[in-house]
Amino acid sequence: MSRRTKRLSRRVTLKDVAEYLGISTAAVSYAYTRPDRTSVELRKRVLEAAKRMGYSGPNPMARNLRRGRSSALGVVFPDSLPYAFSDPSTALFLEGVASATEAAELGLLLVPGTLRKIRNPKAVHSAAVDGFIVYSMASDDPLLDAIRARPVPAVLVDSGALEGVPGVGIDDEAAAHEAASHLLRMGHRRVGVIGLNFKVGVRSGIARLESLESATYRDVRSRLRGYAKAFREYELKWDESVPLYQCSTNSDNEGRVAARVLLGLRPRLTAILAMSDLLAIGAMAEIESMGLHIPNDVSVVGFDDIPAASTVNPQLTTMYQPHVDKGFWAARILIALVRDEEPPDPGLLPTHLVVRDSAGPPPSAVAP
Amino acid sequence: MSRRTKRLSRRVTLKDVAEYLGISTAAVSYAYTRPDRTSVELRKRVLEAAKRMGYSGPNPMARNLRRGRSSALGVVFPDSLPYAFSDPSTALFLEGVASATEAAELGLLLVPGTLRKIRNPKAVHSAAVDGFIVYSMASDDPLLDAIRARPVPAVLVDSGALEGVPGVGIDDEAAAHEAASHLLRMGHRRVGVIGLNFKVGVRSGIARLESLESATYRDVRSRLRGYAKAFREYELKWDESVPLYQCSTNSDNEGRVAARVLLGLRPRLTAILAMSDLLAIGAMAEIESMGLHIPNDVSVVGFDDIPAASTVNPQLTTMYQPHVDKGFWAARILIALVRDEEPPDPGLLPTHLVVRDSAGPPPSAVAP
DNA sequence: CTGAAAGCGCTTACAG
DNA sequence: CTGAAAGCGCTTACAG
Repeated sequence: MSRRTKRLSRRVTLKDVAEYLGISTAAVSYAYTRPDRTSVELRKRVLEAAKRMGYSGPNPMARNLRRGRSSALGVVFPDSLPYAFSDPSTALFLEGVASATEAAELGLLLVPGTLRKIRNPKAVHSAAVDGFIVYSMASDDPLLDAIRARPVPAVLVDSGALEGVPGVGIDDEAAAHEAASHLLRMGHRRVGVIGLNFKVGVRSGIARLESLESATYRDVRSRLRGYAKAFREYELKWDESVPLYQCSTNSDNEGRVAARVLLGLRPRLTAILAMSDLLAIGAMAEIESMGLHIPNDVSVVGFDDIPAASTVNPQLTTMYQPHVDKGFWAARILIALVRDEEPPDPGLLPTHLVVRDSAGPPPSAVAP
Repeated sequence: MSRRTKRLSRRVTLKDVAEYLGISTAAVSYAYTRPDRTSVELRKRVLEAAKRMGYSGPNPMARNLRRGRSSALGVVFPDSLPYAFSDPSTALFLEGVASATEAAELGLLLVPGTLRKIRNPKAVHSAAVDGFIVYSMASDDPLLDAIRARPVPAVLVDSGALEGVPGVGIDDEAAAHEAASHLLRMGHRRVGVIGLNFKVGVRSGIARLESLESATYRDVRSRLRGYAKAFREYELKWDESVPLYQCSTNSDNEGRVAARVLLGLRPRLTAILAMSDLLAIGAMAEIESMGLHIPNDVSVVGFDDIPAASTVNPQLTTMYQPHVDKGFWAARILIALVRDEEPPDPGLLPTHLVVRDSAGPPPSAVAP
């Protein structure tokens, strides 16, 4: 195992190369990072000696300390990392982040907020990054304190803004209002809502509306508000006539469970309003396995417009939100802050309803 | 902008805290990282003073240099990062990597191999990581040299193994052989192949079989071999009777284009063998838009078993491969190498054919 | 349980 | 274009 033994002996350093060539460490350093500060010939000599000596260039950790920056941005996820990757919206979001960091030649460090199923700021404390992008964090999450304590800038995504910490997101309330209105406009009056988690650590199940304002995930709170506003416009009292099922995780399986519970209620719902496409797609699967037809028996409207929304059958009617752009702008803003430049302000990012096949008018005949 | 001005003044360091309390820097350091080395009372004093002074804990960059390790692992992608995120298999792979790094309390740095559309080892050179996971790299990729030059261990994924660099993957040849045999067994004799890119920088289009052994992506080469072997068993001469379309990127759109070209050939193919599900799903969309029925007119078999494979209509028959496990084992092996422990050897990871609805017997009546 | 001190491997302002 | 030297902010073996 040559690789192992190699690691036992002392590593070759920049200083070794300088000594070998009988020049200063500055000259070697310049050969790597400031070609304009060195003669072509000397640079060639340095690079050749380095190669011969097995020196692969300046140690990144030493460079980081010396320069006072790591040339990497961190993305903090409230949950565990594996969970983050199982969400299609997150992949799109990271795609946007990556396109900005890559253009700026910055690294991208993924930072889990949850370690061994427990909220743990350790990864935040020890992340060698020049700034943090904070993905979908509840306003009362203790991680937020850990992030703000670090002397580097941060940008919030889907969580509004904080004092000194800009935010990127959509107008969740307006978008949710539009999604709900789409169903109500078609005549639905018995609509059930499948909601994302209101706050850290809450269990799945039927929830009461009173808890709306207590939702600490800003986007969830805003969407509930948007839904409620639409229902009010159609003179439906949410608390009395709109059942709400809260899901502890965003997965199709949770959507299935939620749909089963909601459609067990009588009189039977004619429509499901889901706060994410994953939940909506799960609900669709459950509805069909119950022998009901979409949209003839039950309409479904989602939120997100993930790629799967247009591949499921029937195709899902949903609210598009610009996941990629969200990531892109969050990164752009953070990059500006890191560089001490004026950050761009994209404002609230645009959304729109994508009408496909999963929602139609309610059945005229009332179900049993 | 208090955050900005804060960054203009000198940051509070561990030394400041020590001086303020009149104790050694060692004591402050221990208070953070070795609670057993400090009295409870002193530790409390340190943490309180730190809070009052706005010290948020040891600087990660300094710690990294001093400790000689960054406590982060890098995942190198041959292409640009945004592209990596658009591939569902990659998300699953990263999910596996993340579950291992998180358990080991290591960071996860994403390292692009392509910068501004050009292969660029810069990100590899400057990544402050303790080791590299190299995702799906061609054997002649110059990045490989850059990675091996770094004095840290590496693990290859889907690219076999190199001297001193272990690899993780599946038996691509056997898996591809099984996928092709499934079609041939059902009676298909006019099969077209939609292949992934053979080597860095090659264009999309009909390819010749002679180029098989020149494929520098090991998994692609092995799969081609597996297909070829199956065809040989049914006395089909690949070079003469099996058209092969090579795609430069792995996307549903490339699959569409490929299917259009392949199904334009006469006599018309009765089956498509795609080297990835993304390509297969694109092909399916194109086939249907041509007014052909799957599987009655044309059968399709994919490779990967991504989540979308079971949500498309008809559901896709495909080769399952354990993307999550691949990531997990790659990380586990690398973690062992970083710690100078004996790495685990998972062997070739298991695959299996998932028979769903996109492939059936060929139409008995011969198409025009 | 605590302290004094060396040094991790660079980069860079400064002087020439 | 090149060199001498300081110092980035820690951790840790060692001594007490």
